[in-house]
Amino acid sequence: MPELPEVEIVRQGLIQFMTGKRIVQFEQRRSDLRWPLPKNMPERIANSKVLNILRRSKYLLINLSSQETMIIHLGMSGRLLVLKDEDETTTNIGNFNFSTHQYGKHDHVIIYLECGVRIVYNDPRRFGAIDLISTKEIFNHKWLKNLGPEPLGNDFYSDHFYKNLKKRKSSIKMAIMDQGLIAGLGNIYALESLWHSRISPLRKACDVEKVEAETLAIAIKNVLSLAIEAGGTSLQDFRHVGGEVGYFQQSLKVYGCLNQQCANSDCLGIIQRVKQSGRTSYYCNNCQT
DNA sequence: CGTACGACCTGCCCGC
DNA sequence: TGCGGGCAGGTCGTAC
Repeated sequence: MPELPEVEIVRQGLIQFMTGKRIVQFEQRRSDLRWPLPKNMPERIANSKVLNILRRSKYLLINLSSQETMIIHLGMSGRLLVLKDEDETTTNIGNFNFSTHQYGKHDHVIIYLECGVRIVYNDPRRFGAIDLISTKEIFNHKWLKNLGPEPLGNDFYSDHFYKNLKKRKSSIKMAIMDQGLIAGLGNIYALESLWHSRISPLRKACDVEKVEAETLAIAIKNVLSLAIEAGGTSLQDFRHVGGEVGYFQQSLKVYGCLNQQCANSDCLGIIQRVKQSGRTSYYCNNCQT
């Protein structure tokens, strides 16, 4: 579910509740998500303070005063929700009071912070993952070390992007969803970026011209930036940490728009749907070539 | 090494 | 109403 913009929205939401706060307890309501949770996770992070929260691609990086970093990936259906305790009934955890709360069966991990705030990790499909690693080793972590440049960062250059596309025999759509080539795009934003660039997702990556690669690089930055400004895309599962939806689905031009007229005002095309490597693609077969 | 595909999981929606 | 099939924002391991 969550692509770069949604993870960024979650990060911005978590910052205000977690930064500078002490973790009083880490509760595992099951011992595995996609993989087993790290050994001794509760003991290793208990009593540490949250220094800051960063994002790399679709991963959240929570830096702790214990000199370790918690890495969280939301998979397809993961959510992080903030629970604030303003109820009457409370239970003591250490020196802190938390109201009693009915957890759902997909509430897998609860992070208890001082001041009665809890962060709930909910993930029906359990494709998400959590790990803990020494902060100074963070970018050697196997999940992070092979990621390509951040499209909104300073080291995403369109000439390098173009040269990498030239090496690929796969479709342009599969190429830009390859996290090693460029980090953070998923199915929705890959297709939206291609629509704005008027490039067909079916085109071979190596056939994309230099000027088109430049257009695509700009479109990717614009689409991601606008999606973040709109609070992300909430098709089904995605929510902000306070439960709010994002509004970028109103700005989607092709994703999910099967049989609709192309949103380009000078185009009379109809949006098509096709499978590419098992994933659904949408595109206009008139203006996207 | 690049590429393609199945696997991992649950819930929901559709058609019969 | 119930059941089976297909679908969903992602990533990894394996086989060519």
